[in-house]
Amino acid sequence: MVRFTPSNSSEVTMFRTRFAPSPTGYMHIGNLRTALYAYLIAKGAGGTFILRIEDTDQNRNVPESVQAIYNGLKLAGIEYDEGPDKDGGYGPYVQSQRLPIYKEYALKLIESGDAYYCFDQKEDKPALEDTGERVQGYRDPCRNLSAEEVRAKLVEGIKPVIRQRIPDPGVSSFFDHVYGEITIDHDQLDDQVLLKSDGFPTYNFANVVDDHLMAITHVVRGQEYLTSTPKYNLLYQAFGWERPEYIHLPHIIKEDGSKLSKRKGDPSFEDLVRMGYLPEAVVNYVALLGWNPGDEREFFLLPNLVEAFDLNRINKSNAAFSFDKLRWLNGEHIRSLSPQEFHKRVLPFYPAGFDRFDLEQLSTLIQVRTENLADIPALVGFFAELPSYEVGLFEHPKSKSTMETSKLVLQLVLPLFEAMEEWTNDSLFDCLKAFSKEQGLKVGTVMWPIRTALSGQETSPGGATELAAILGKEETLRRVALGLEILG
RNA sequence: GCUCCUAUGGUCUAGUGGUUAGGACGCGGCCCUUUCAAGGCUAAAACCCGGGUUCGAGUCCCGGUAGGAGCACCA
Repeated sequence: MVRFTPSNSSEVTMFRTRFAPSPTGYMHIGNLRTALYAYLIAKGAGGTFILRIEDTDQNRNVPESVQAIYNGLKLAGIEYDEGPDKDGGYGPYVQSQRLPIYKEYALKLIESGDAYYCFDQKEDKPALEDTGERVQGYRDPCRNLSAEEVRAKLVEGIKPVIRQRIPDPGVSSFFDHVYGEITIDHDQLDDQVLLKSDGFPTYNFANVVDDHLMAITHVVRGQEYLTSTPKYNLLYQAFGWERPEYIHLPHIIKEDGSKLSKRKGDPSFEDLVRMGYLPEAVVNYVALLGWNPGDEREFFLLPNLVEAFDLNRINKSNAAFSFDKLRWLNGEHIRSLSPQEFHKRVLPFYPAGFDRFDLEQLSTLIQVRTENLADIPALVGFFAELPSYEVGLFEHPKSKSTMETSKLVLQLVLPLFEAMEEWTNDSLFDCLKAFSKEQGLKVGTVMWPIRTALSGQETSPGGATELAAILGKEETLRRVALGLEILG
């Protein structure tokens, strides 16, 4: 992986990055990663991470969704140093509250000639898209209006937009930390709208003004902005501002190559958590989509990511989101939890009516067998109700269990159990082990029919004695007796 | 259509001219074992194609191909 040396990054002392979502109501996986990387880049350098709300599209704002952004970040453990509710002296941090600022700066560009008023209505622009011939390097006729003509239109009361004047001809280059040197011809750049007729800025304008005014040093955003970055650089240049460093990120896609989309039912970050994935596992997984630490570590908690993260190790190509791997990593995170912590987290996932069991004990049993919290009800369901099962279950070659041995074992073990005073896993195990020895049977041959009678399933979280301990003496006896009935 | 970007097993990736191309997920097998997991070991599986440059190319250059992105009074 060849890396270019950035022009002046060594002189950057204070890192300031921002996450600038538009309020759509939930956190995309891609957004989560963008926020995470921006956070890691800032924090890894001891810098500042800022949250800014980009709500300049009046048609797309979803009320309450700013709250969703707060919740999403909180869930991820990503804490911002400055934001709408956390003033750091660079506010306001909500673009709809900065309208006068954009106007002021737009007018500066009008004065300097780097932008111009445009009086066309939206509908006037020919829709050439339909013919397959795309417009590029759009130059509006208003570009050449004289001062008098502009004044006259203004007096008429036509609400203008302000468009950027792209220097024509020309070529622009910039350095991106992920993609390297990018060069684009100005004939590819539109005279884009900077200020809409409703007085709101476009993203194209607001991001530049805000990033500069908020002293953002490293712009972290999706790859989709790569080709419009020269337009922003031209703006920086027109204002005489220093450009930030750029870190454009490749996209996260699906395994079939299509893009993740909420509309097609692909889960958001919050959805994944609801689906039983630990937030820290999702964060860990997403960090690994497009980045690696340079060694073979894969398990990371947020603080470790801060330490390990290096923007020079971000990949250029899109990465497919794999539920298989997320599931595995989720299991890793689950297993890394202390038994107490796991128990706490898992408590809400137990089906109703489970309080009658020793849940703490049950939790230790299932911790190593849980890859997703949502699997728990199915995993433990048999404790509450014994499923109906076929006699055939009692046959198990690997344990050398046959119908005969199973029946024999259950018959002999029943009175043994009845006589037991201490009902614990250890006491039960000792008892059965001694029993198997005295009968000259394999431990497995003894355990299998018991485990089967107790669970009614081919597999279970825990062996015979562990299940018995949780089930309790009475229920164990009942199920063993039932097993004998089934064996006939 | 024009422009920009990308290309190592099915998936995530390591790899900065010389490696038996490494790891992880998933998949198969074995061991361990109180069933299943977990853990350990192990197998199968990859450098998009074609030209160059070079003693030598996954690695550099060019050209294809394939995929992604951009081309809004959306962000």
